[in-house]
Parts: sequence; structure tokens; C-alpha cells
Amino acid sequence: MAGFVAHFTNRLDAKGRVSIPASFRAVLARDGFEGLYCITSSHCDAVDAGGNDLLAEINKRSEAFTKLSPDHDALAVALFGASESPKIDGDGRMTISDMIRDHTGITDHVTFVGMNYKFQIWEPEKFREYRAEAQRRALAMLSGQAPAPSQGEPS
Amino acid sequence: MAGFVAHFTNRLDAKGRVSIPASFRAVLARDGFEGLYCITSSHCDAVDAGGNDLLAEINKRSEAFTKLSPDHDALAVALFGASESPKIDGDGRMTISDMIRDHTGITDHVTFVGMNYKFQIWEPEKFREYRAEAQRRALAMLSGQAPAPSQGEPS
DNA sequence: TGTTTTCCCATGGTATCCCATAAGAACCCA
DNA sequence: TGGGTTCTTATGGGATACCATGGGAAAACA
Repeated sequence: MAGFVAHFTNRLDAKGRVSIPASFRAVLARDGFEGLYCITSSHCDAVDAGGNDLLAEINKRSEAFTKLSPDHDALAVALFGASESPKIDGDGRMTISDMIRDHTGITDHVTFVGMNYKFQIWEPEKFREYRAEAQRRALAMLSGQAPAPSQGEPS
Repeated sequence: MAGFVAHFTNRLDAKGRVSIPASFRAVLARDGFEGLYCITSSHCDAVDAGGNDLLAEINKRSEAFTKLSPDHDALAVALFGASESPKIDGDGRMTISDMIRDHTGITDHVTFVGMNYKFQIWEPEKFREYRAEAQRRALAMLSGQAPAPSQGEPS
């Protein structure tokens, strides 16, 4: 099986919980689940989420600088201070923290977007806009060459 | 589970006590808790705190200088003179000493910031400012250089 | 003895655990 | 192929455990 693919929109309940798509949970479990890891994206209103793979990727970036140096401290604050590790309950749900709410604008629905080695957490409407924009850009990039590939509409 | 992640702001009570975030306590316990170690940061208005991992990192740093040399002695004085080891009570609280107060400007609220191998103690408002700055710097550091030799695109 | 520190318990709010249910998907077997 | 059955999944809600916080009492200190 590959990584995280497709996207799903689930409902937030009164307690601020939302079900993580079952297929995403399966990927996390397969990669040796030790905890979900979430970090605010620096360039869009989404939160990156993943398991060990994502954490390793982030660790690698911060290890490029010597510890205790000003540069490393700044990086660590930006990376680890702006992240969190939500628990997943027995039914496969996570709670959307205030940090995620503030950064994404999520209110009552959550869109999970698979991106292979990680997935993103979006407010549904913002994701729609972002995706439309991304497709425009992709089209522009491909314009010189082959016709844009068509693809179906998942959920 | 990884190291210290996320950030929390807790309230200082009338006796000068503040709860250390439960998830941070869990990390300390997991790494074999022998005492909390606090040292004023040399380049910002925060205090570094942590357990054995932080201490090991500092030791590694000072070992770069030959023992008994003037440089090593100076460093040792600077490091250990600016540090302390606060007790943690049965409810997971520490008391904010005058040294920490003076260096951070903390009055009635304390922000704990996870940085993986250590965490920092901040006055909330100052942390907000530092964080904004840190994010700018992190962006520059990660995009300007750091050619991730692994797979392509970071986030 | 007065003051500060340390230990212990109380409490309100929140998060977590556990079970129930409904809808849909997959499955099975005639 | 079709109809019924079982499983999975998302969602709701009650009960419980945990956590941050406040305050009193005992202990240490000056």
C-alpha cells in the first residue's frame, strides 16, 4: 500500500472531535504508530500531519544546525513550538486544538488531504479554493506541452 | 513518543508556583528523571529547561574546551552560575525563582515552549514577539540553504 | 515567633474511555 | 444475480480520569 491518498471531509462533534479517515489510520499503523504529529504549515492555512516519517523529516531539518546556537533555537521554536502531538482515541478520532482552529479557521467540518508521506488538515472551503488555485498553476506549468490530464472527483 | 513539543501558557499562583505541562513531565519521566535543570539563555529572554538530555548537550558543548584551561573554567562558571535545579512538587509544579523572574520578566503567566530535546520558559508576551521573529528566520534558513539531499520538496 | 517553603487535599473544567447507533460497504450463498 | 447478512466506519453521548489551580496545614527556616 502507498502513503496517504485521496481526501475526505468529516464532521466535528460537540466535543471538538473528528474521525481520522480509516485509510489514513491504516497507513499510520503500518508505519509503526507512536503518535500523530501535527505542525502548522508556514505557507498556507493548513496543518501538516503524519507519523514517524514526518517527524523524521522535521528532525533532519533541525539537525543541520548546532544545538544551543541562536539559529537552532529559532528553528526549534518554529518547528516544535508550533506543533503538537494529539492523542487518537479508541475510535480513531482526534481533537482539534485551539492552535489548529486558529491556524486553519476550522469550525464544524474538517477536510483531510492525503499527500503521500503526510496529510493535511484544512477547513473545507479554504481547501476548495486552494485546490482550484493549485490546479490553475498546474495547468499553466503544463501548458506548453501535453494536454492536462483529466481526473475524477473523489468525495 | 518524541521530545518536548507544542507550547502551553499556565498561570502563576500566589505562592509563585506554576504547573509544568503534563506532557512535558511525561517526557522528563520517560528519559529517566533525576531533576529539572534550568539555565538562562544567553541570547534571548528565556530560560532553557530540561532533564538529562539538556545536561548532556551542555556537557558536550563544554568538552570542546580542554579542562583546566581558562576558557573551560570561564565557560563552566558562566554555565553553572546561571543555572539552577528547581524542585518539582507532588502535583507537578515548580516555583519560579527570582533569577528566572529577572531574566524573563515573568509576572503572572508562564509560557512553556517545547523544543524537542529541551523546553523554554517565557513571559507570554515576549514569547509571542520572539515566535514571530523565529518563524521568519526559520523560513529563511530552510529555504535559503539546507538543500535536503533526500527526497524533493519540503512541505 | 514570624515567615517562607513543602506537603496534602479539594475542585472545576476538560479530555479520555467506553458503549450505542445508523448508514453504508463488503460479503456470502442460494 | 439478487437479497439478505455481517463488518466497517463515522458519529453521538454518558461516565470516568486527568490536569491545572487554589488553599490549608505541617514543616523548615531565620
